[in-house]
Amino acid sequence: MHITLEADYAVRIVNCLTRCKTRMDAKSLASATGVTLRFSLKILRKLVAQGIVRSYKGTQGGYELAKPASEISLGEVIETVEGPITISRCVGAKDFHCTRVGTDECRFNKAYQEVAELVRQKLYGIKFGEQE
Amino acid sequence: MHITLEADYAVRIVNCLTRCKTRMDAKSLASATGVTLRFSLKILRKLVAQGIVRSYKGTQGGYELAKPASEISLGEVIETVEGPITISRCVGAKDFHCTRVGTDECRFNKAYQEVAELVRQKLYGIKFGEQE
DNA sequence: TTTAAATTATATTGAAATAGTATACTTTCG
DNA sequence: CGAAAGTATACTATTTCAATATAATTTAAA
Repeated sequence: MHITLEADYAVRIVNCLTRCKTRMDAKSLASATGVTLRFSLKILRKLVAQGIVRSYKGTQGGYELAKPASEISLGEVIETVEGPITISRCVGAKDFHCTRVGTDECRFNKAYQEVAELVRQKLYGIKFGEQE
Repeated sequence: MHITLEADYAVRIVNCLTRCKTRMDAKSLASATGVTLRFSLKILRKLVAQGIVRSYKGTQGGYELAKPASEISLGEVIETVEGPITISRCVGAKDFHCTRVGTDECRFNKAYQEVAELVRQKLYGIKFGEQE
C-alpha cells in the first residue's frame, strides 16, 4: 500500500517550487527534481489544472506556486495526481459473499473508510510552507 | 493508494473462517468468498506460512484458524499477503534532489513514516473476533 | 494397501496500471 | 518574425497484479 511514483514526483516538484522562490522553467525543474522532462510536464499540467501551480508561456515563461506554500498540503498534491485516497476497492461494494453463514454484514468497509479518512486528515495537515 | 485485491481476498477468507467455525476445504472457501480456487490456494499458503491459518492434508483436510479470531487483526492479514505497509517508496532513499537550493533536508520522509505508522496501528487494532 | 481427496510448490501466462515518450501545436516575448 | 517556452493528445514500454497450469506430496478411509 503506497502512493505512486508519480505522486512522489509531484511532491518533489512542489517542494522545489516552494524552496526556489523564483519562477522555474520545466527543464530546470526536471533536472532539479530528478524527474524526466516529459514526465514532469505531464505532472505539471495536473498541478496547474488543480490551481496549485501557475504557468507562464513564452520566452521568459515557467512555473511558480499559484498560492502560498503554507496553503498547499501533501494531501492536495497527492490526490491531484493520483485521485482520491481509498484503502480498499471493496469499499462501496455490497459485501463479502460468504454464503455459508446467514447474515454477513461486513464491518470492514467501515474500517477501511475510517483508515482512509485518517490518512487524508494527516496528509492534508502537512503543508509545504511551514518547513523549519 | 489502496491495498491490493489479493489483500482484500485474504480478508474475506479469514473472515469466512472466523464465521464458519468448522474446518473448510479450499473449494468451499473459494466459492463462499468469491475468489477463484487457484488464487485462494495461493493466498491460503501465505496465511498458513504466517501462522494465521492451519491446514490439514488428506481426505478430511481443509483449513481453519490457527489461533482465536480475537487475536487476528486486519493489519496482520494485509501485511501477510502484500508485505509491510509503507506510504512512499521514497522513504529510506536519501532525499529529493533539488539542486537549486542549498540544504534540502526532506521532512516528507518523516511524514510518510508517521502516516504509515498511523495506518498500521489502526489496522492492527481491528480484530476479526470481536464482531457484533 | 490402494486410492481418491485434499494440500503444496513452482512456473507460466494474461491483464491492468504505472511510467515514460513522441509528435504536433499554441502562446508569448524579444 | 522566430525562438523559447508551455499545451494537448496519443502512443509505447515496463512493471506489478491477478490468475492459471502442471505436477508432486500427504493423508485418511475403504
